Amino acid sequence: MNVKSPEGYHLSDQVGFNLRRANQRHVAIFARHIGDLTPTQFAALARLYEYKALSQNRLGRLTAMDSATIKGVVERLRARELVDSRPDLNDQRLRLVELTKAGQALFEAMREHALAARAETLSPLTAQEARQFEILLAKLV
Amino acid sequence: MNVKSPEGYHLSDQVGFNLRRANQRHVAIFARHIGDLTPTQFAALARLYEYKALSQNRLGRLTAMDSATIKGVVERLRARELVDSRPDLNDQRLRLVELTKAGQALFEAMREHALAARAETLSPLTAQEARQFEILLAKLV
DNA sequence: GCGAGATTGTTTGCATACAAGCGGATGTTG
DNA sequence: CAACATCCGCTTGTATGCAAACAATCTCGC
Repeated sequence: MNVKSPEGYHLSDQVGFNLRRANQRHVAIFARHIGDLTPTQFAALARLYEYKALSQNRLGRLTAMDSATIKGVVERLRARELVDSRPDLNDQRLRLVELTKAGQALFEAMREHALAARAETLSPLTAQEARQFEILLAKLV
Repeated sequence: MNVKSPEGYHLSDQVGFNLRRANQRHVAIFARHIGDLTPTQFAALARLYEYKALSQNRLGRLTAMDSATIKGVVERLRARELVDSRPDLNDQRLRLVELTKAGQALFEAMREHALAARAETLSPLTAQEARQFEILLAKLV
């Protein structure tokens, strides 16, 4: 209970441990609702749906993935032909990533399932608690 | 803002996305405070400190890691001689994992740094907000 | 126009994470 | 006690996630 008690280091009271577990739980819920897309893959599709075309690095920043991670995500989405990429004519360092028609359609079809997953994740909380939690969580990112 | 608006799927409003980012931030803070132990490795040491000896699977359950993950964690701790493992004489399926003296000493030395990391993670919140956040988070695990 | 510094995309190496499946040990139950 | 289910530790395969280093490219000050 009291994290400052002499003998007491209680792992279950540690924010980090509970953040990790809450995230694990959410990923599992998400997987049940949206079988064939991981949360990170879905996040990339969401950003591309919103911004049309993005360089790979910028997409990574908008989805909180570093360049090594986003590369793998784009690679897998590309292998499934959900996104496409082409060189930027104005800046030869960049590769612009875009949704394909199939990618757009899949995102639109999955959007409501993602919202259902979000609802289930928050289901242990009352509506007011959930609002409060989201406000506090937003301050921690 | 409104996640139900017709065009609006706003990634930044999604609990899952923010849980993931909050967790990323915590891991980074933890790494600055405790350079040479990851949060999961530290969690394993904390549980072994609390329970003395545990089978590998039970340690995994207590630290929220599946058997494949906990195996790797124990392996790395073992390579650094922070833990030791031996067969259970009463149940030949089990391997009991225990802290070495070095492991105990390291955990004791790092405990306060872990608490400092926790404090920094919560530092964007007031004391009351932090309490509230921990209560709500505990309901989501 | 040119050179210092920054940015992009890439690779490698390491550390979680989970699913699925394996052989061996143990428990349970008819 | 024998069939059956369960549990343990392990392996493989896939997917994040970060650090560090790299070549190619761009920008900006001078």
